[in-house]
Amino acid sequence: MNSTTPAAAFSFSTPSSSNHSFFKASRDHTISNAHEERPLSLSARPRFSTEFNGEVGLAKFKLAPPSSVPISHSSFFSIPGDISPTELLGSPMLLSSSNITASQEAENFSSHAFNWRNSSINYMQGIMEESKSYSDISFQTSTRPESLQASSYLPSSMGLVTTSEKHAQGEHQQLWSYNHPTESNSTVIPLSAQQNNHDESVHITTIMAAQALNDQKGVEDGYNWRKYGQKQVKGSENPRSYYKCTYPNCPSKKKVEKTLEGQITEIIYKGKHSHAKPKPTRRNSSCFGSDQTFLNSQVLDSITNAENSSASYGDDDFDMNSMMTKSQGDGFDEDEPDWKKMKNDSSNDGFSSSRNIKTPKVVIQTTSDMDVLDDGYRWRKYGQKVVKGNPNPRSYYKCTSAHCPVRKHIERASTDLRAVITAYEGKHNHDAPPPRGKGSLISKPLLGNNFYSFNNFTAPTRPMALPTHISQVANDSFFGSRQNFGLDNYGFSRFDNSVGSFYGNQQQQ
DNA sequence: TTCTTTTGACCTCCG
DNA sequence: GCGGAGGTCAAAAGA
Repeated sequence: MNSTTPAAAFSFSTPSSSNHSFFKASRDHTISNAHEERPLSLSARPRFSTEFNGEVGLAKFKLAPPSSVPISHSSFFSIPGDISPTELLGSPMLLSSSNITASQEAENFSSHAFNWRNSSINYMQGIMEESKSYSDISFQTSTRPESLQASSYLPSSMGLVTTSEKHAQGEHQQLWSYNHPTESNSTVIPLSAQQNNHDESVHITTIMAAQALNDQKGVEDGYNWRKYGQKQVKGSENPRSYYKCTYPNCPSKKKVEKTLEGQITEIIYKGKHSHAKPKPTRRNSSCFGSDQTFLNSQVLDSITNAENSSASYGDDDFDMNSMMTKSQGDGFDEDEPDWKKMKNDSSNDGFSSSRNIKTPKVVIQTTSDMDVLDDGYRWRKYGQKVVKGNPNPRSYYKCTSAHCPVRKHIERASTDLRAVITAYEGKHNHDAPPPRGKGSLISKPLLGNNFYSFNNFTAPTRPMALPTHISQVANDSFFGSRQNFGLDNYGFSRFDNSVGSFYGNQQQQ
């Protein structure tokens, strides 16, 4: 892996620049999903979000004006909170997923590191190319790293994670190949030998941070989709929409689940596209006010087509029990046992015990703007440790509100100190406290602060979701060995030096 | 006029 | 065989 210049990575995702301009552009467009428009919630602060239309290409691209949609300050990319975000960031497996053993996960995570800096460069190159000619948009992604590089294009305003399944029949080892007709290269990814014997469909679950991606049709993934149904799924308050690819005879479908606020919580792709992704047109590009939109498309493409899916980080793949067992004696402070409380007594969060249990939510924030770390709540640091794969210590915080079970941990990406990874677990059982004085950032409109939450994501304001299944890999990264913990309670290390003041003002009471 | 979305009804699967 | 749940159809409405 090449050494990186911290400043290089994620330079594209500063909320103060790209996000803002993107959003600004978005306001010039209209939203057509009237049924999903809802009064703007002002519970905490102004929130803004960008939206991506599931329709292909840019022509159908639609953007949501901030006033008509539930807005949120961040976009998320869901991954299991127990997985080291750092490793995810540096792993091609970032966007993949399912049917893989823990050991395989570990192997993948450790061996498939990829260079964010290069990716970032590619990203910028893509931007420049796009600027020159929309008709010639081309991301230099190729061979296996293709999807990975694409993932590196994750725009600041979006995030997602996928768990995919390649159902193969009678094959123990398969190669999934996505040959993009418009590109010279293809993604050929070996799948885990562990396969389900269902069908040939590609089953990709994409959990997106709804905030940035709540849209009318799903996610801007470069393909054209036609909605053909919507159902209220039992056990979930979120309606599920059904989409078919509009390309003739294309079997690809997707299901998009959104919250009542219209935020996308899950996207499940089924079936592989039998055609090339439609090329964006000039007309499309005109609506493609932001590079990010196209990038989102690229990212999604890499996800929905690159089912290198090996690791599934869904609920079923994690064992909270093991996690909890391992977490014992990790060296957290006196509050540490609360993790166990959260597991053993879901009632203490004020929510029904029948609530679906989820894994911790991880939000990867790829921005240099520390402001975006603020989520409107107040936090108290209760632990810190260095996790494998990242020399930067991970700070652990808990919400200071009484009886609030929410925790989060923060760390800087090893490849770019400006990239901050934040993981949330649980849901606040209270409203965000009012802004405090001059130093508070709460009142700031947080425009697409680039959160990438990983799997089973629960946004800070979403229903409580506790992990039930945590993988072994997760254990190692999230609750590493005592030796690795390196906890220096309340002490700020390298990471803290850069953000300590921020947290000192914003999160510690 | 065309395309998309909505939505109630119907179909299929599974326990 | 029954019933529930998820998935799909298709007519109507909307953009």
